[in-house]
Amino acid sequence: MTEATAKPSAKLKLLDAAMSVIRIKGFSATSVDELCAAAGVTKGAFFHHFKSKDELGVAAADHWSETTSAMFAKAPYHDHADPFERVLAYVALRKDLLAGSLPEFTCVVGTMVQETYETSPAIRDACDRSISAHAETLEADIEAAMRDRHLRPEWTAKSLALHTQVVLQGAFILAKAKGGAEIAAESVDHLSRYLTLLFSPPKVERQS
Amino acid sequence: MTEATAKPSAKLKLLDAAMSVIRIKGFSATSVDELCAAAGVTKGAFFHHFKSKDELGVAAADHWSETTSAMFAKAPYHDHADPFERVLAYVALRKDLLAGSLPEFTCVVGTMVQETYETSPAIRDACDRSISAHAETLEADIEAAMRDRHLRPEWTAKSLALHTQVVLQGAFILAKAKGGAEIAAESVDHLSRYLTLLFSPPKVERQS
DNA sequence: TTGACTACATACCAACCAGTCGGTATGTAG
DNA sequence: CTACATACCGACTGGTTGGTATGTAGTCAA
Repeated sequence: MTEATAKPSAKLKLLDAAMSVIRIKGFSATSVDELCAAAGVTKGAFFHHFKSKDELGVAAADHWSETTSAMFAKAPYHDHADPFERVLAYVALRKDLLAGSLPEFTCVVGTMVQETYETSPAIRDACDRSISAHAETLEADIEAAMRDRHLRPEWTAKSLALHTQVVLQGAFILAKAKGGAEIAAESVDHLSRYLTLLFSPPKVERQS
Repeated sequence: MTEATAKPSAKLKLLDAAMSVIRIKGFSATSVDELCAAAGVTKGAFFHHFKSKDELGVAAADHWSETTSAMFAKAPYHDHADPFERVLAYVALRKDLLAGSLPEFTCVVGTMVQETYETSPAIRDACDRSISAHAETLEADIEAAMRDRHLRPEWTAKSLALHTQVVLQGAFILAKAKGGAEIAAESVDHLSRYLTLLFSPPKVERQS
């Protein structure tokens, strides 16, 4: 099912175009014609590969999952021996990614799910899958870090992993509102500080 | 400029309708006709009060600012004598508000700015004003809490106030993706925990 | 009474929308 | 060479879109 990168098929060109156009204009405001123009293909090609605009939305979310998970899988933050260092380095990477323009660093599925969560269950599910699957890759490191530091907190690794995604998604919204990523970066700093406080208690009594 | 609440004018009915319809379908997917139908008025009334759909978007963001600021202004969390307690109680209130349905507790301006930040500067600015003005009401309490606890941290009251809004906006997105507010609530718990860690250091050396 | 004004309603339009359809070009298996 | 599949094209359609032009009922002041 994976496409050969040599010959860019119409389907791939449409999905790549969707990544950028949806992040600029949102899903609803992006017309099929516009998508075809951006991809350099015709409407016939569009409806040959996708039964409907909604089906492209689902495919776009899946495509986003694949490209981003591949990118994060080969990122160097995994190289740290200490699992907590891996988590911190992941957050640092997310902060670094806030450079560049807004349509470049914001999230396709975060944008799409806002517009479609009530009107298109298929797209919403695809967006949920994308976010949750990415969070699960963090969950493993967080769990390892918890074991490593002998933490038995009231929160779970899963909720903390999802919290990192909450902060990032929220940071994107504030960045869009402000027209720049400065406070988004500061918010990621707050997240980093929170993690450090959780995993490096300055000196606290151990219960049990 | 403030409307009398006695007689629901077409303008007010349109703005109230916008609050709910936009949160359900998003701004782009909400048509003027639909808005008029929801408000029980005709298109003539719409374009009498708003020059364009974009202008309604701006008015909707302003309307959102007014209604929410009025609601938070009379909320009981201000009654705490301790400023940090006020901040914590605010966050607790935001968590309580996560009950109810998604279109009820999510944010109009957070939804709108995602779709319009690149295509409508006027709406984006109105959304920014709404979020930033609300954050500023928190900033005062945070600053007071910082003085109260003699904190001289590397972060600013402003960035922390905005961070609370980042977490809330992100929580809304995750809630939409998941179809429920459970992890949104857990994320607000993480925010609460972060604030507690920042303002109640278990025992740390004082510099200077 | 009149005239100006506000607050709507009705009727309408051109552009645009998602989706369809008949057709072509290029395989590929037998 | 036949039979059929896949990939793609672009004109077309019926309905929807944001927006306009015009009408009218009520209000207030002179």
